[in-house]
Amino acid sequence: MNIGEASERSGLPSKTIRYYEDIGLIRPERGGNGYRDYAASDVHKLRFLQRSRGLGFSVEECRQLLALYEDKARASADVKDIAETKLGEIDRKIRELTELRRTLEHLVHACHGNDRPDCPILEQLSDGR
Amino acid sequence: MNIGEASERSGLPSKTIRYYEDIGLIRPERGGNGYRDYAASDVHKLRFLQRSRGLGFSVEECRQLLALYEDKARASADVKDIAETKLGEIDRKIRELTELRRTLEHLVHACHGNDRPDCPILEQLSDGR
DNA sequence: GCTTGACCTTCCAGTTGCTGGAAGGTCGAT
DNA sequence: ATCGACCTTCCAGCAACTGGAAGGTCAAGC
Repeated sequence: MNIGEASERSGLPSKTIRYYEDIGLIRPERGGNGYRDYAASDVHKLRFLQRSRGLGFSVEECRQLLALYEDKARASADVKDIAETKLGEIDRKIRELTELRRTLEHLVHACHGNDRPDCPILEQLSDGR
Repeated sequence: MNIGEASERSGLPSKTIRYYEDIGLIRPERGGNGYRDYAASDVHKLRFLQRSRGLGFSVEECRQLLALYEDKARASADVKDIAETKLGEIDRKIRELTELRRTLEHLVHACHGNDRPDCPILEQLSDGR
């Protein structure tokens, strides 16, 4: 499939997809006309990149995460370490998002219309655990 | 407190804190010597920025989220809409992270050592819902 | 078969969000 | 008074896109 369809299916702009190719994240085939030709597996990777980038992982971290998809990496032992480190990071992000959610919920419901400069709930929550 | 302590307490590099001031996210007082002087509330905001940026929100989105902390904004009605939109985004991010977590867990435990090019679990998960 | 419009290509410049380094001022302790 | 660890501004560079120009390809319609 062409880049336009890959873009639509992955949710990434064509520009970004070409950029990801420049930096070696994905390597689509090329048709006789020079057009990039994306396989279904390429779209999987692109969707994966779209998500993990949106979740605050750097491109280099995404490269590591993506490497876990590749069989060669999957069989390797120290890659398990990377995966477990990433699992830790993901858990932390989930916790932080959950807190952020609670904070926002309080803002919307509990503190709405309250003009006090220092809502103690917010102070506490913005402090983190 | 000086920028160094604010940096330590917020988890943001001093450079980044100065940058956030440049773009108008925080406005610390200045001491007679020209040094920035951060209040506890500034550190709260910085911690908040540190987290939300790390969770994939853009600086502009963080500016909106931060505005929800300010009383003027808190009393406003359409800000409730922004907050609810953000709540939706946060929920989506939590869902995506949870999926990413499952995917990675499968990679580490179920598929470890499996050399098959296309693990059906991965294919399915990378598709998203 | 030729044109039209929607694709695709590369390349280069600009933006966002930092990040590092230079050059110099301030502060507390020895 | 001077040393080291702070702080200041300014300017340059990097990461990760993003937009636009200039031009090639392709399927549809006349």
